[in-house]
Amino acid sequence: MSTLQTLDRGIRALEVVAARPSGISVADLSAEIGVARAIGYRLVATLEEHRLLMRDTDGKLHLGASIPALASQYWPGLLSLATPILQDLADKTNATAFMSVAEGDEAVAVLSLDPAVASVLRVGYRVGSRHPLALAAAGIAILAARAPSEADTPEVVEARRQGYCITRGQLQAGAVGVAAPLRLAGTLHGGPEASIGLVALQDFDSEAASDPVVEAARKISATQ
Amino acid sequence: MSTLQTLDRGIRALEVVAARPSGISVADLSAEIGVARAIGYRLVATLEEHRLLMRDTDGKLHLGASIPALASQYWPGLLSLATPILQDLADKTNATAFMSVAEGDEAVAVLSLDPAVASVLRVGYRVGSRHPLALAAAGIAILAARAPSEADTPEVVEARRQGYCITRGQLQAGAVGVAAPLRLAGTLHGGPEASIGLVALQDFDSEAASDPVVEAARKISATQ
DNA sequence: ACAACATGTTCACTATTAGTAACAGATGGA
DNA sequence: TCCATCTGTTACTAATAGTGAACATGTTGT
Repeated sequence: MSTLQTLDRGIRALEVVAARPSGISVADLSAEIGVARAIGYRLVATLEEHRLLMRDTDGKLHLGASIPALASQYWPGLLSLATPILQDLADKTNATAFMSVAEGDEAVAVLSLDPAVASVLRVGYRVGSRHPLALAAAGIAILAARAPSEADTPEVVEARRQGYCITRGQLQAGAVGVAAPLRLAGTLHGGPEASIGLVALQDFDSEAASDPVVEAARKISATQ
Repeated sequence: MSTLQTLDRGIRALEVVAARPSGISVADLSAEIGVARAIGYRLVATLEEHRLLMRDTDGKLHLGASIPALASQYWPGLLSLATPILQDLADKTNATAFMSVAEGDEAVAVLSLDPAVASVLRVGYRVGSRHPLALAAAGIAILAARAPSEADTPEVVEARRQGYCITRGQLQAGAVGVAAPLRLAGTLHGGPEASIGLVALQDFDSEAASDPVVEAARKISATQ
């Protein structure tokens, strides 16, 4: 299964630009992905044509407006449907609300919303971050939605019984997570395995939060 | 200014997959972008490696989890900062709230949020849709934030005076739009020209909505 | 079981792209 | 002002990628 050098470099260019909040010049970008400057210009010209990249007034590169446009088509309707519900969940519990999906044996965060009224300290959950399915609440909730298996850990069995999962300090010391699985496959055509939940500092009353999380998961699953 | 065929085709592959909510096979994708099937497989393999594409249980292609991850880095913090404020604006006015940015002489929608409590009829504003800056509220608000110019239309002058802009039926008969400019350039390092606003059906009291829109724009601009 | 079809890989030849170096024009500091 | 540095572009050969067909290997329906 071979891959294409030019396309690979173009994508890496996108990733490098994305990782540079203050923008990057074509020369620096070219150095970063290890190609001659002349090639960097050709990559950038192609990406600009599709509006995946744009330039600021200093000529530095930033992600273009086609990026959010593509993202709005990610499992169509899923993110925009979940946003108001997760925002409400975040506001009511004063914790960060997230949605994760399974990709291979990892859970990936695809949406993360902070409460409108920010508190002083906050655990962020970066969209795009990945961890093994079995490791933390987001992944365990997804495993709990699968058919029972010999390989299930006690945590997965417990999560399946309760309909939600609470973990403490598994991704980050001092943080707690609460998650419940979504049931999307029926309507989202071969759709993704997903979960939603909350992350917060350890003094958070995660038991009390499980009801709103399960309720939000039900709402999202039902609307699909 | 030359562009690269391979990268161009890879991006078009992404766009085609994005436009197919129910997924697409590699063969159909290859036909759609006009390449031999063998090349389609190489394009797809490269995109899958970067998790820009994934396959469902039927083998059909969908956008992968790296797409929302990239989008979360679009003018870092801008979308996630604006989301709770725009969601609140949408809920309180019972209209669709949006954010648009200028790209060249066009305004592009980069965020669109419906009220949590959906009404029967709704005007959607599709993320990624473009229109000339001078045409509708989102673009006129952006023009109003620029230095005054000879070329300004009366609408732009009026919007500059008021601090917001109301248009009726310019994008779509029967729809109204209210928008106010954001002031981001100072802090978002050469940042984008942007506006936020509301779109609704024509019976919407857009005059009454202008205050909350201006207030939301102030909040977003201040937090940057 | 069989035909009809779709997926995924491979092949040999042609078209694109990569790599290198060089060039003109802008910008900026001493 | 002059030199140093950055941007954007171009020319040329070695390396990749594209084409179109062929080939196994499943699936599906009859």
